[in-house]
Amino acid sequence: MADVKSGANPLFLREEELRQAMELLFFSYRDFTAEPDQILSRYGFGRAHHRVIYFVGRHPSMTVSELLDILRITKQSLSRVLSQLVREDFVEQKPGTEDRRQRLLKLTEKGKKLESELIENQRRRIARAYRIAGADAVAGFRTVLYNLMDEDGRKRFDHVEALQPAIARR
Amino acid sequence: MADVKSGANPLFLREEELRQAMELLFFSYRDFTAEPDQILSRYGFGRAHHRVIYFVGRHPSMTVSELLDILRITKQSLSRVLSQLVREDFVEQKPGTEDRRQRLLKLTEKGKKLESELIENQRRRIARAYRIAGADAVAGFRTVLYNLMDEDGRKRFDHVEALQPAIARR
DNA sequence: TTATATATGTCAATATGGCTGACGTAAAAA
DNA sequence: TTTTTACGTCAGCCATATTGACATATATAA
Repeated sequence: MADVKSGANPLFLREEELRQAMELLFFSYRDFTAEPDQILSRYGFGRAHHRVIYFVGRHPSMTVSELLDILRITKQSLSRVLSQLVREDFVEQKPGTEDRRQRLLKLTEKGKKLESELIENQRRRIARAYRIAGADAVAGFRTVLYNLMDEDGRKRFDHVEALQPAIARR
Repeated sequence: MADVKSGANPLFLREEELRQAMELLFFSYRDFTAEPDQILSRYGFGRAHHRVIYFVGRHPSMTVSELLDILRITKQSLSRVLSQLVREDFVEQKPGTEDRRQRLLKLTEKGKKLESELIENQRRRIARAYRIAGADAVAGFRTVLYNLMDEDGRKRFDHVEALQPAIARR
């Protein structure tokens, strides 16, 4: 437990490297979400609403259960947030054509507008970081985050060749 | 707003690049915190307790106001979590020697044990991702996260030469 | 056709972790 | 001596998560 300086063993990291990674993740994630949070509060929304708007915007006509899978919350938790977004006309639901039990989710125009407002902010932040860091750094950023995820989450990026292990290894 | 494909302008990102960055951050952060959350729940603690344990472990003898600065929450919010940790003997407080109004915070042996348990988990995850991604990728990961932070947060890493802009730019 | 499983919604109760505002105490600093 | 600072606490509010139970419509299997 105290033997953390064994640089020879690649499964162990020096204490400083480990702490640095943890803190970079913590502080950058905190700052990354701070501005959207502020915008959302003007609408009386929270981060939960942001996540719904983001993923529905990303995958129009997605079903409620697909959304639940991504967010990993209970349907009761989602329900409050989602029905609020529907009630206030940011998201619309319509029955699936194949399976009429499903409620396919889409952003309304109003919803798309809020989505853009939220995304523009983060776009600027990411663009800035990418520009300063450079293309090689960006590739490394992607590769490390990809491998930080669970097996399960990595599947989500299967279509992105540059993130695949074979390529990441060399 | 629709003109997101202007690859010439480095301040804009293609929609896919942007979405990818946002999702990598979202999913990797989610998975990164999932396991510690589970360990914590066995103790009746949440992520807030984790943050306190982490930063007190990192900076022994830190004061309450330093901790408040880092966490960016109110003292009332911290109080509930911190006093619980003190009551259950994970953190100890003792008056500052210079300024006796301060309560210097330290982990007890019990607190250090929980800290290790939580950290070992994340250490393995980071070590694994670093090993698969390789040294260059790790450098890029750090540089991008560093530049995603606010000016303010970047100061926290002032002592880390490899993260400084002059070097990051080339 | 009937029975079962699935997709979704909703009611109720509970917990965590944020917040604001107000007030108190001890100690440092002016 | 007065004011400021570091810290704590009480009370109440809000957002977001949880579990469990139950309801409805529809799809699918027996």
